[in-house]
Amino acid sequence: MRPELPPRYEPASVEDRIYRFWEEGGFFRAEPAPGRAVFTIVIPPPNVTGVLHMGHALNNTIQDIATRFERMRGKVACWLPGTDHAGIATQNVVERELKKKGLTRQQLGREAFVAEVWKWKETYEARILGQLRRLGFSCDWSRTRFTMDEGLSRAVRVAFVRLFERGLMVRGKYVVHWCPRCGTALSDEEAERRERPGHLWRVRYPLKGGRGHVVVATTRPETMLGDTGVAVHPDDPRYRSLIGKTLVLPLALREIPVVADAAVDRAFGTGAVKVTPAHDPADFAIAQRQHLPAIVAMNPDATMSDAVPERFRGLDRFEARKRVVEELEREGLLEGVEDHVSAVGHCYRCDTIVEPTLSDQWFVRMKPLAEKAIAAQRAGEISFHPPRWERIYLDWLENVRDWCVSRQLWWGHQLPIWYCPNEHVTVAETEPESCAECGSSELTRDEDVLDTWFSSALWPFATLGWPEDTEDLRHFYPGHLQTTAREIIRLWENRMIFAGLELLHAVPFRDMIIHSTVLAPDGRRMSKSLGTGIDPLDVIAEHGADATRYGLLKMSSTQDVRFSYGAVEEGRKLANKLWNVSRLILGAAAEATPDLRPQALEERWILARIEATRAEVERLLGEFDFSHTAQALYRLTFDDFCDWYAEAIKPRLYARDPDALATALAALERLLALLHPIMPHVTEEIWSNLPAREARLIVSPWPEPEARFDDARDALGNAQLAARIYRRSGVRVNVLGDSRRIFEAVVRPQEDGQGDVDAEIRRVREEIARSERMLGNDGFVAKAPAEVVDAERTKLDQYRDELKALVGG
RNA sequence: GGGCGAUUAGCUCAGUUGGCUAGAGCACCAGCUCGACAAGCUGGGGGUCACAGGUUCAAGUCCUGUAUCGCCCACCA
Repeated sequence: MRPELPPRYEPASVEDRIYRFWEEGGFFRAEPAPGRAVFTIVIPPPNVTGVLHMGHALNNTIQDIATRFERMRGKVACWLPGTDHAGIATQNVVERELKKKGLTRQQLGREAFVAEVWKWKETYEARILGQLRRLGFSCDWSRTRFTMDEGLSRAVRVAFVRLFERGLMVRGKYVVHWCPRCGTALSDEEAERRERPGHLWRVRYPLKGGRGHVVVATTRPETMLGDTGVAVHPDDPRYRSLIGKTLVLPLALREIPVVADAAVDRAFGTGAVKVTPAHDPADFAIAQRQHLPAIVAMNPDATMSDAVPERFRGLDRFEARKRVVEELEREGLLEGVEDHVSAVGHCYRCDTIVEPTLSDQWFVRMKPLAEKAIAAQRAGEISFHPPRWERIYLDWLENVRDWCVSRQLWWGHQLPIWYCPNEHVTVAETEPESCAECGSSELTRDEDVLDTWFSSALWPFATLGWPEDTEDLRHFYPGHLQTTAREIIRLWENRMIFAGLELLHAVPFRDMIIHSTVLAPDGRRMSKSLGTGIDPLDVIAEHGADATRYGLLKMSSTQDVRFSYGAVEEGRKLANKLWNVSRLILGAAAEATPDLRPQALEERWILARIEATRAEVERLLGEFDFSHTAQALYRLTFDDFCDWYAEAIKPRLYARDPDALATALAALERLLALLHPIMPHVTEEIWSNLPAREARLIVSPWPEPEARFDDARDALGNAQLAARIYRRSGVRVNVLGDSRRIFEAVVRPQEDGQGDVDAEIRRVREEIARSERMLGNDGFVAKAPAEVVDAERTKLDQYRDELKALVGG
């Protein structure tokens, strides 16, 4: 044994050193080469708002395994890293920081504030990239990008101009989700609906002239101050006579008409809808059709605007709600109130209830883009894993509405739009000299920035140099794999796809893995505010990066999973086990050279097992089944390699049998290669201790199937049979003793433990009987699929052979 | 209102187109200190596969319904 190898695998003393070796050796760099296939993943760029969480760790572990696997299979594997400026999210965290110092962004002014955010970005980007290294990820760091670096920013402007020129980027006045705390518009996807208990008030709107009234139902009474009509269904007999009549809006005392619109649901509420065009998208649509004006009843901060009666002005919307209800009650206009649960939009970044508000914003016209994406998907261009998410994605495309992309924020890509005093719009990639329409040189740039997801949409190609026609773009686009959590499908994945189709006429990747969300051990969401979060760095510090990666894979599946320390500990045990069996082999075989010279049964058997597992791992990784990959490798390492093979060859190792030494080293090499994508550090560290090997498992080839294992089937069958006999044997065999005896015993059972062979014979006979019963069943033979019947016949033959071996041997 | 997923051992989860006596890790029990590893080895106990029907020679697996939990979508104000 090599005294210099410690008896325990200590990740802390190994992982950083190994990582530096990889990075300094340039092994992650992806250089296109003639004749070599390419494999590309662009990292989902983490937000620079903070540090990575468990979801990132799982997501990126999957990407690293895919990257390392493809690299070992000989491809030029490019995993492009980077970070996202995360406009609204980062602006919010920096604002929160300022608030601790008693400052607001308004006090700083735009330029100084943005400078503060850049400082924040530098700090957190460095931390994030450090975390990615700590997990052992093999990113091509020479290609690291940021969504607001120069190249990406130019790509954003070019994309904006192209969409504008194609008529896909338009300015319009619509009701958008407005976050009064962030002070900006949001897209539909950024407003998260949550069911909240509330009330449904029924309010009388008197007819002009004093007789009669219409009762409307509302969940937001304060918005009535912005009502400009009441709508009923044209075929509703209750209200037919009122259509065209005039009502007096209570409190505001404004005259408003009763209009007919087919969008009204006769069955809900009273069948009469108050129309607030400026604060409800459905009402806005009705107002457009019925030519009703819009009155903006609220200010951007959700206080009541000057358009409402003076006594309500400046009141917060919820205070105003109380006051409106009180006054209605006092005037006897409140006909009733009931509890009502409704889905209320919340800002996805600050959780404030959003206020639908009429606003002037820029929109991407989605219909034409969605149509292309739908066509591409119908042609099967992207495979979803698991496939059920494809339906979710297509549903979104089929019901898509225009995408509001302008944000009233400071941190982000400023719109490439300039206005002249005549209100002409000039859209240009670089600052224009003069107005495109009237030639005026007095231009003002639009202050708004773009939705952060706009630059994200361009990430798969802008990171490779688009809009230039670069070498990288030609080699690495389209990419191959995208992995993500399900909530990102609508925010990001969809947008990468339609942007890629529109701007490069190609989808950005072929396979999309939707992986599980990692929950806290108690099943709640991992979140900082709940105190349920687990920091991947803490887990790494305790168990090592390899164990953490293994644990995440093991617990990953297609549904949500609870974080399990058990899975990580399993990974740590696996790393330690591998380390120690390597100590055993390396200690005995220090001078030998790896070389396959299998002679003994256990040697042919372990090589067959490694070969079978290689094929299994290839298949499982091809299906993106990482949990079973981890399980297969655990079995191979623990049960087969350590508990059986290593024990069996111990006597020959101690005796310095050159064939055993050489074969053990060669078998170990193959085992390490299979484990490397999942546990890169420990395998690399062991590899570097192998004789006559440079420390670079990372670029060593994935094991090839070996023709010389043709006889492995027999060896495998025998050994499995032997193992079964052994396990059922009542005879105590000391495994840590002369383990070769075990193999000899199980292979020649008649020499040792004769009674147990009888038990085995009984068992095989039972199996034969069962199989014969099945095959003797006419229904089974007649109705079961032919291959099932054939398989059963094959099994029966195998059992009969086993029996013959047992009885005849 | 619509849709999706889940329910298997004390815990976390596997279980392929229906086909042997439903598995793993952890935990638990018993034994083992032998020159890789006690973070080890060997063996063991533990399950009405949420419930009720149905299809089938055969159901954890397929169908229908029920219950519970979770998630997503939705302009019923």
